[in-house]
Amino acid sequence: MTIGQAAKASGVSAKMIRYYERTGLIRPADRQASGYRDYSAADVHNLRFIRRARDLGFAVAEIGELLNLWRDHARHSSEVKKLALNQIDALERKILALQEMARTLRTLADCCHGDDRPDCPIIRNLETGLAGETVAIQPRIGAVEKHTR
Amino acid sequence: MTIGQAAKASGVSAKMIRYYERTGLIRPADRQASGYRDYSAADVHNLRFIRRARDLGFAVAEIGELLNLWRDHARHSSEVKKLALNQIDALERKILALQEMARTLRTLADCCHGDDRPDCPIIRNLETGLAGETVAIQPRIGAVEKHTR
DNA sequence: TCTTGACCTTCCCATCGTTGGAACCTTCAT
DNA sequence: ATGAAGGTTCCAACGATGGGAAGGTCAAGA
Repeated sequence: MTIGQAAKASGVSAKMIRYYERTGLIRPADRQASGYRDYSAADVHNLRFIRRARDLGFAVAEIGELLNLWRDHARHSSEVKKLALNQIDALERKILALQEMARTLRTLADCCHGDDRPDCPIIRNLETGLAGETVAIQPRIGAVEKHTR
Repeated sequence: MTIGQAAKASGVSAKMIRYYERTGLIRPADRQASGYRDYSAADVHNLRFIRRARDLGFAVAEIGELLNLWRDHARHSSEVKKLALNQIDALERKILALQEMARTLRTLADCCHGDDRPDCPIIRNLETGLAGETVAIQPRIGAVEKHTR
């Protein structure tokens, strides 16, 4: 099975499959005589695992740990659970930060006439840091770190 | 005022001030005879504006638009409001995606004994895409795009 | 005056996950 | 045989930020 077929079957793009191989997340695929990578159903299964973990917001490095635990039949479920709880924690911190942003913006937007007058509480807040009863934004605490997908 | 002082006063790091200048978000700072960048109180005001907009989750490109509206005294508040509402929308989509991730993980973690047995619903879900009554993860829809801070 | 340390300058590199493209090779169908 | 489709490698970019090297500048103290 070629990389394109594996990509379609797993939901991971061919580009990303090569990337995962290059970075060591998955081991180098077998090669056909032509040099084309050759994937088995098990490989696709692996890729789907990765894809699902990405969809749950796990970083690639964390997925490496999950893959090890997956392959380790003597693993303790507590180890997996710990990773999951950490991930939930990280997600919730990001959610809170985003909610705080949205809440503040919503307040500002609600105060804004939104007409053709130039006066605008949103701009005023950005300008001065104050506008109506809007709460000041926390500096860097709980900043939303880089997160993809 | 040097870049370090402007950084301290605005909350934007010196690195980022240079970056904003390089990418055209702010215009090149005046220079002292030494070659040092020289900032005025108005510049710091500008930087604080940027900083606050970043704290609200605006992308740098969007902040460019905001800055134009800020400087345009004939602006319509409706234009600013539109940007704000778009931003709220984007934030809320990200929040929903993250909540969906967290919810799924929480369900899985709740099903997991978390003891020293190898059996683990979290792994099982990643493996098969199914585990208990867990809802399947939506493919790419509303995927959380890259977002910093 | 000389030194020292703090600050400035530019430039390059790394992050993280992902995509795009160029240049080239293989496979398959017409 | 020819062309399309899809494989290969390598290089670059995205966005926002930080790290660090190599070198210039400034102010304070000996």
